[in-house]
Amino acid sequence: MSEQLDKIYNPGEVEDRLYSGWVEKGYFTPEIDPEKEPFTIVIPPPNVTGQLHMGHAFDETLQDILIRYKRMSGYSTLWVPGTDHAGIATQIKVEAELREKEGLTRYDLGRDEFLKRVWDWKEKYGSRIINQLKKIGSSCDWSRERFTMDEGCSKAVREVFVNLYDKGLIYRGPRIINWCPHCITALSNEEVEHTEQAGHFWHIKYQIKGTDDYVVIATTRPETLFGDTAVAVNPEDERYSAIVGKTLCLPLTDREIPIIADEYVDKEFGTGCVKITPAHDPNDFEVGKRHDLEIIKVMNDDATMNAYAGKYEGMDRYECRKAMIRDLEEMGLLVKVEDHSHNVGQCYRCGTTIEPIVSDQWFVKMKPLAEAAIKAVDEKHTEFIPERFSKIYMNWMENVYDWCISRQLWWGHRIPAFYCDECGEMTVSKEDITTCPKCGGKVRQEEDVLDTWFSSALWPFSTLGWPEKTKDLEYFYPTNVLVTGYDIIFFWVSRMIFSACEHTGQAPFKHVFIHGLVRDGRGEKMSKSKGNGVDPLQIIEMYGADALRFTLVTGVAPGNDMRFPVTYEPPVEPGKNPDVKVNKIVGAPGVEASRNFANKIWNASRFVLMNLTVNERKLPDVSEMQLEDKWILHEYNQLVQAVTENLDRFELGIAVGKLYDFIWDKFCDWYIELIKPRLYDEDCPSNKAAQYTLSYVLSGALELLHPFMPFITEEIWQKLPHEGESIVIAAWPKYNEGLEFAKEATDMELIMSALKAVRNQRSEMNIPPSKKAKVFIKTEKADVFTQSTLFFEKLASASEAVVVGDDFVAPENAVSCVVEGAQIFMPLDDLVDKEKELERLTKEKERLLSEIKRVEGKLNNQGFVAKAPAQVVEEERKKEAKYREMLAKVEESLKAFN
RNA sequence: GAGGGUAUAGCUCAGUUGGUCAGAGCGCUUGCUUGACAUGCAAGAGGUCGAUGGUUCAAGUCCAUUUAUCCUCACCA
Repeated sequence: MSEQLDKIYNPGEVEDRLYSGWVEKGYFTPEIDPEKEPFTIVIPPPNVTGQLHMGHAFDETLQDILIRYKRMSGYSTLWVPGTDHAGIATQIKVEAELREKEGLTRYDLGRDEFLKRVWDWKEKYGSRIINQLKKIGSSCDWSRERFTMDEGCSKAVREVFVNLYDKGLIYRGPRIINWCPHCITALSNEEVEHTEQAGHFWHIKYQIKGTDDYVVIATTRPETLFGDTAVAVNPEDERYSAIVGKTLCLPLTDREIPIIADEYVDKEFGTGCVKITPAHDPNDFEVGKRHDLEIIKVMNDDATMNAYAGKYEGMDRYECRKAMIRDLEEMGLLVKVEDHSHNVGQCYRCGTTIEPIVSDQWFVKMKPLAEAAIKAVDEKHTEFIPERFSKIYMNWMENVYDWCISRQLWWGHRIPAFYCDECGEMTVSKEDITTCPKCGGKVRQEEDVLDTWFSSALWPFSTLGWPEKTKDLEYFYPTNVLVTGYDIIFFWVSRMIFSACEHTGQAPFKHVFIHGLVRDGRGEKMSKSKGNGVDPLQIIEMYGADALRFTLVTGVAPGNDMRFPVTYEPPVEPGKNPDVKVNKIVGAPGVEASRNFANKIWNASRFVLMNLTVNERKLPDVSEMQLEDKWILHEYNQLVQAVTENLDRFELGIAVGKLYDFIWDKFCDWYIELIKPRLYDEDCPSNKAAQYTLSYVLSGALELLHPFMPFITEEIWQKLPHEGESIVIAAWPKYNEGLEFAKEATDMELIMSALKAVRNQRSEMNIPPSKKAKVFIKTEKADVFTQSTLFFEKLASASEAVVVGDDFVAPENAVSCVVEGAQIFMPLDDLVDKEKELERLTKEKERLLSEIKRVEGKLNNQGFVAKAPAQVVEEERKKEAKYREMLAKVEESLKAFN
């Protein structure tokens, strides 16, 4: 066998080679096999022109772990990859480039030419993110790669739109929507982010017509005054009851507006008088409807003032605000200005303060759709993991409002509505039409496109061929798991669920596995503007994809955020954000630890390969197994069970933790060390048994680890004796009853604790390694020690001799220690620090006494004995016996010492 | 205003169904070029599990209250 490996694992060298091999072999492309159970995940499609960030890396890693696990477990696994056209984000990028390079706007180019540019851009950068996904090892079926604007997805979008429209669940009409004056489009509520900002309350006098009296209204957005069509007071507000119905002169204009009474007004707040601006405020819009008020829009699409603002026309909204406040002050109409902090909505893409504005838009009527979506989760057709996220989902679903789906963008699915210029008829159609079905007149298509999330909402089934009844759809749908961050539950998860329920009659996935956010070392959200983002590709470059993947899942509980600390050169002052241009990432301590783990595996394997002469993967005959073989096989068997169980429960962090402990601690630090003598000695009768066990356990452990660290496991697995062509499609290890060696495992514990005790003693006593000493072990289980030579071999280098027995007199001038089942003496003569040893023994005695006290307390408690399960009580009894026995030995040692 | 998360060793975090649960990594101390690995080996120090009360034979674990902190949604002009 012996194939030499390098001393240090070099991930860069193997990763690309292995990955392209896997793709060539078609391991990631599943067969539609009725004999097999399908397992499907659709990827949360990243922005087609985006770049991989740490959040993606985390998301992809989790999905890949699940997919690889299921693939090895015999499922026909499909992981559908793809990208999202990301309407606003992409359009903004292309527009920015256009402005920078050519000094043009999209309007200069016109719709068709601009769209051509976006498609060019998409062609240019669309493969970038896909290649980056491959870098981290994602085992997606690239033959099924999709794009939200490809033919199939577009067809699904139209189908859904027309279906909903025909059912009356899509309507068009004027509503107050969130308007981004920078992107020049409407936004849904989910696309608006609120931040607390310092603002002002301007108190302004509105004169009552024909009198010198006035009312004072308070506003945070004085510029909307030009759109006021009433002032409202609470009908029960006695202060104002006399003036309800009177007319006010709207300042800075020649318009007159009525005073009306409406429940909406809070008597206690502000002055109790509210200016009503139906065109610029959602509440006012409702009041306006109730009182049949005129709707006056005072701003243009770019948030400059229009003709209604009179002399302020053309000014930007804030410029106008300043100017009019100055004028009002001069006119004596400004009563006072109060500081007031309030939440201001901003566009989630460009950060511009949004303007609530009345506008004709398309909406999805949500209430009827939400019902089925609530039911789907209520009845557990879809389950959130962790469960708490279902509450967040329910909360949103139960309080949904209609979804504004039209965007005044060019990049996206154009709404399939056609207007007839002749008769005014509007036709919604799956197919493009050129003439009006009613009058035969010429029609033109709606200019608006759909919200990006409209097509994303169909992703789980549109990617599988819906609305066609494809084989993929039939076999792979509904999907099994959706993996995504909690930040897009509203944007995406909710909408997929109600869309799927409505259009496919089924929940789109069985489980929604929600994960947290990857934050920087200080717990702040990573962002480009802050410069604290960490590029996963750079980390892969530095440490390898396996190390990154391992870091991202280790020690993380489902749904919790994680920190990703890195070190910079030059170092970044604590409390400050790094400067992306100056500070370079030179290290990532967490990933370093993972890299070390990879290196550990590599070297353990190197050792195995160096010592392996057998060329077959099989278990040794039980009769040839030594104690430590049975022990490691037993532990391995437990590991198989634990890893499998935890993967099934989405506890990836726990699963990977168990693997780490097993490989590093049990396999490397104990098993390999223990069998070295057997391996080095070719004549040793159990030499072969050691080899078989070694390669059997290592191969199995690699298989269990493969979903987490696909590259290194494959690289090594290929060099070990194996059947099959790749670990990617190797069978997932199964629990094997024949490998239960509970007794041997217990015996090994005894040997290990004895060994640890000896090391501990020597270390505590500062015995130089060169100093050999005799070791006496007094135990009733002498056979455990003598049965296998390993213990002596292990001690041989450090010991003069080892004596085991259950009946000998304690040597003089010896340090001693007690472990469960054995008492160990080391005569060290002059090296023994008597005082120290006495102190240590006394301390040990006290410890045991307190343990006994605790256990006794429990056992003397009638309630405990009566109510606790028999097994628990039994365990406590055993503990008591154990401690008493140990105490006796410690006391004996103390006596001998004095 | 509504809902939710988090609080465990110096740091970053695990801890599953209440019963060896007080853990890991990093850092720290001590000693090691032991024929896979110094990206390593061995030994060790370090925690009233935010606070108070409750349920229970038994509580980091369940319940209530409370403090700190973070997040999401909503919002009164």
